Amino acid sequence: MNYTDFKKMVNLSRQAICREVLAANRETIRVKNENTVIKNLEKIFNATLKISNKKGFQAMTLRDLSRETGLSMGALYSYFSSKEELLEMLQHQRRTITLRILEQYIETEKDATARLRVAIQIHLYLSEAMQPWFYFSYMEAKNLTRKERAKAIASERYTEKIFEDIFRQGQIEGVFVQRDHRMSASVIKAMLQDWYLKRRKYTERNISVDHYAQFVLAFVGSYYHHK
Amino acid sequence: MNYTDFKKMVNLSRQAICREVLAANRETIRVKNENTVIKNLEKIFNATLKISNKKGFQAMTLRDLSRETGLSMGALYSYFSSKEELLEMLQHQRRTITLRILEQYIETEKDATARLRVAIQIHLYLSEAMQPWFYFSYMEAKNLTRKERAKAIASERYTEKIFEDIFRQGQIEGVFVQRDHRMSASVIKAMLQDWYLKRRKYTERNISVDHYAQFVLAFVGSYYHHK
DNA sequence: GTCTATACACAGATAGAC
DNA sequence: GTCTATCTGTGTATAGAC
Repeated sequence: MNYTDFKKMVNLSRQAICREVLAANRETIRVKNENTVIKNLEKIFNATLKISNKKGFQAMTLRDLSRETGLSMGALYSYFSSKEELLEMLQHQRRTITLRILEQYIETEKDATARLRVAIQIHLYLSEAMQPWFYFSYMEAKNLTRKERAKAIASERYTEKIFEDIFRQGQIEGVFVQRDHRMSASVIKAMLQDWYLKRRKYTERNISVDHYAQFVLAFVGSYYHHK
Repeated sequence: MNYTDFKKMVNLSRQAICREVLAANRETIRVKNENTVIKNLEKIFNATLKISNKKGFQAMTLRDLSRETGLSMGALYSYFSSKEELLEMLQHQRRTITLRILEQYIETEKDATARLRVAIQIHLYLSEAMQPWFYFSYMEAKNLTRKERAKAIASERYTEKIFEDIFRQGQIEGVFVQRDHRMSASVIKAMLQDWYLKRRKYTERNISVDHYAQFVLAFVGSYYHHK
């Protein structure tokens, strides 16, 4: 599987994402017509990610958002009850999708070597397909409330543990050597995050997501097969 | 050399840093008495880093800063002429110190293997000694003006190139195998940055900076000596 | 050098017309 | 559903007393 295949298999269109958000927030969204909601949520999310990823969520004013979406301030408040709620919607949605897709794909492979490959690939593919969401999640995590931030950290820890478990499994299988698996998982996460945090750099250098995935896999592989 | 040695050799005390900042900004700082300036700059920087690293520079108000430093708003403006200038002072100082120390130490070693070790160590030691500065630099880079942001990117690129050059040199020496050195440099940077971006995580896990340095070196080493 | 008091712009949020 | 108009709090920055 490569990135093109992934995109065909998984529907991560803006519309599909908005539909999920609508389902999760039916109470707080005051507008009834579903098509209207989807259409405007799409505008709101695109604009929020665009502006926030340029100058920060805090620095984005609702007047900025109003201008970019073409909706009035009044209209915006039909879709969320506070600026903070808008932040939480984006954060929550990003986490939910990541978790679902990651688990779904890793489940399809059974042995450690294949799982490691898939885990690295899918994580990168996801963050490629939803780059603005991932960047936003990372950079704006500190603006979350105590409770929401705890969820974000738990989610981070969870995906890290996926890698840790794969290494442990591989050692039992005898295909990976003994290492500090938790440390390995930690630095791998750092490499995976770099992909969406420094997106512009990799674009400039013409590095595709598949190339990056292959590189990371080879890098980690050499550490885990070495001697 | 370990981190303890490094700290003894390099004076990165808050006072020493403030003295450098003063020298670089003598025109814009209206207060004449040098001791007063040092004392208050120290308060201002500590407070700015503390508050900004918790909730973001944009979200930190000058009233927050006034409360935390114990200085009035009026007094604060004797040390910088705008909030933006305060941001630039911090960014500029962090870059200047990094560059100087990094070059100084790498220069002491001549062969690639030793240089790689030193480059990784010193980068980590620096970011350990000045963690709030590094975290701040990374997270608030987007708030910089066009021109200042360009400098930040150039500085990033420069330190990345240091690693690239070491790998290339090592390949010529015959101690490192052929790899995509630029990609390697890129992911190493990601690992080094993780140290100060996720500082809390590593503290909780009782990972020392020396242990982290050793891990990264072994990780990269296995890739570059493999086969 | 540092303070208090204040100017003035603009932020988030809501009410009520259409 | 969406708009315009407006409320109220708070932001950066400065003036002038001490």
